[in-house]
Amino acid sequence: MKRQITIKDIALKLGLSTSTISRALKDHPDISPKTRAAVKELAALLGYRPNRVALNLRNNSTSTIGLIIPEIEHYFFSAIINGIEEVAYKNDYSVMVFQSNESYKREVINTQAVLTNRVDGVLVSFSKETKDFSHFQKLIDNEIPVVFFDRVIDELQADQVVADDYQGAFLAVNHLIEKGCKRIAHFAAPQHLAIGKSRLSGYHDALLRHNIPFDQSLVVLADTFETARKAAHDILRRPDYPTGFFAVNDMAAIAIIKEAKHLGLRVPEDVKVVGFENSRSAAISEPELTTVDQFGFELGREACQQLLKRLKNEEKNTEFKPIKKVIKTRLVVRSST
Amino acid sequence: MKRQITIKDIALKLGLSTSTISRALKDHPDISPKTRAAVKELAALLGYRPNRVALNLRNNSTSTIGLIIPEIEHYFFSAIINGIEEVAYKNDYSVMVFQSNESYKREVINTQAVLTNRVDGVLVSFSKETKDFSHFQKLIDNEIPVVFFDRVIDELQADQVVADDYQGAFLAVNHLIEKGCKRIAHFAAPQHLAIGKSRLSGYHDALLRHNIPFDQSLVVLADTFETARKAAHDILRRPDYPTGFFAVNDMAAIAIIKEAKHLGLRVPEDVKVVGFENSRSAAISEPELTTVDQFGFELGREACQQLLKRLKNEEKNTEFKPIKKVIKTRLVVRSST
DNA sequence: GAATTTATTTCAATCGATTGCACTTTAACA
DNA sequence: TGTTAAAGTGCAATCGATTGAAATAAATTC
Repeated sequence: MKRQITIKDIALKLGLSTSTISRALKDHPDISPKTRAAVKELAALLGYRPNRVALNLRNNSTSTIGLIIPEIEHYFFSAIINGIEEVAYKNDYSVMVFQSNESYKREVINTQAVLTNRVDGVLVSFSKETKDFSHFQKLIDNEIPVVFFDRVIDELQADQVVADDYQGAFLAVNHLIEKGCKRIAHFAAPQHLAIGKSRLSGYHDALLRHNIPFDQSLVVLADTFETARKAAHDILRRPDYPTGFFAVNDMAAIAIIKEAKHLGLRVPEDVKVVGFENSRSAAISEPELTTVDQFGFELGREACQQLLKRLKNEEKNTEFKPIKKVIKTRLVVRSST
Repeated sequence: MKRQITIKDIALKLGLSTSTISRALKDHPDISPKTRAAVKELAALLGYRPNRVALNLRNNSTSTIGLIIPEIEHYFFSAIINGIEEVAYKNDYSVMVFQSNESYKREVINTQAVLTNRVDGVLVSFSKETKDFSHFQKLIDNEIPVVFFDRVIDELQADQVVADDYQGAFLAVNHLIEKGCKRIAHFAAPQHLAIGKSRLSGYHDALLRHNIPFDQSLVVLADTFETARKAAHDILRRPDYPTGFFAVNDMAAIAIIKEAKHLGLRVPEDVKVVGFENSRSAAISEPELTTVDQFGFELGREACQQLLKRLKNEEKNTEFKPIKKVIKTRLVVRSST
């Protein structure tokens, strides 16, 4: 890489000191108009751009945000990244992306990487495997602002931004009931994840609200296409198979539809299905999937905005009070119900 | 943010100089075993981690790669990012992501941002809007290694990593012909993009190979769901509508299927469709979409590897010879043909 | 015991930009 | 013609880590 032009180069050519150049470039009132003009002209001519790395060192800040995320290759997360990048861009921050691949071990390494890279703040959605959170606690102990999104945990003293999972689940199941379903199954996410718990709880409460008894045998752990397809196969071959399905995400929901059709059942006539996410696939599936929109883009934006707010208020040493932001969800009714 | 432990802190507590600490930590032979042990112990105790920013400044390198990409929220690109991050991670590089949102203006700003952030190298897939490439030329003039992927241009003296678009298109159209299609339409990407040109050319040559005349009226510019749906509507209502469709990407292909079904045509009996990408949606569509897998993950990996190779060979001042790497594609036959 | 190695450790400069303070002009005033 | 204020620049330290060269301490040799 070519040596970049520095303030020193300009100083040398103009026979001035580096201090003068520095001040001239930032319109310091001490510098005479003549000098200022000369400096600016030469700087432009040489294509000078301040070395951010040097500034980072001096200011002890990098204008960079670290993002730790399970997997980029997932519609919901890429929508979130999109929202994050949008806000970062508008505020002149850069985003460093670290992918955990749903691996706890790699996530721990990621937290070290953000520390090493001296990012100003970190946005985190942790992996499914993660049950110990001390690596995040270390970030917090280092007083690096951290905002958790989507996958969150209350034990950590940190801000959270989440979709209203409970509300979304409630809406979804309520909708199924209104459409006439009496027996409704839930394909759930692991219960150590807040999203798993909240969506189950929304499902549970919607049933009770309509005096439908909660049946544990209708709750299955299945949050991927493959596991859901298998589970759907089993459950749909029971004589008393459920006629309504609420899946924790769109891929699981689509797997249910596929399997139902495969078994000769009609959707939505025989079986109704609701997903969660409103991914691109939801609109493609046949029939098109009724689903809960969790506004990934907005969620990413909010998370980033919350982090930036913390970064700006860093000096103020008032007591830290974690903020939990909940993004309302919305039921998108399509032809699968 | 809390002040991080520095080498100075350790030096002070141990009554040694910073040079000694520095050398002790990196097992320099000059340092006595006693001192070395003491230093390492205290460093571990205090949780010392070297300040990467300071090192960056000194070494004039950041171990960071800049990634400029049209839109993250697109299966193909997120797969590529995944591959890039994978290779970067294994080589202790970090990835800074800049999204152009298919906007030329923003892309120009992005190139400035990677310069400012002093990344060691840049990976680029440019926006659809981009027709002037001087902002990339500026990167190259600054001798920052740049590797273009997917959307590339030959005018720039830079490495390229692309899918074998010509081969993929040829395979796809050949397949349609073998399945009995006589009239085959092509939904194309803008022709100023190499992918647009190559895929059209593969389509063209496959037709000629089977002595089917090329018919310009069967080539439509439509590379998004909406435009493709509209175009499909028009073309399928012609009395002599084509029975085979080769779309430049999966979303366009799926739009064709949707529209065909909407018009009462059966897929694949009346109309056969092939896409390009092998996105997640391809497996979800009904019928499942025959498509060309362009191995986004591998493409990202190769692009990153090529960039890292350049970064390692930077000293060697041999003449620069751009390398073009072509990733073979593969036809994935499903039930839409 | 003096001279000479050898083993340790420190000094000081460097990377690029910033900034409080000191210094030199020049202008203004009495 | 001093005296003083104002304007414009430069000096030097700083951020954290590294490293060639110099300096000190300890060990060895004659």
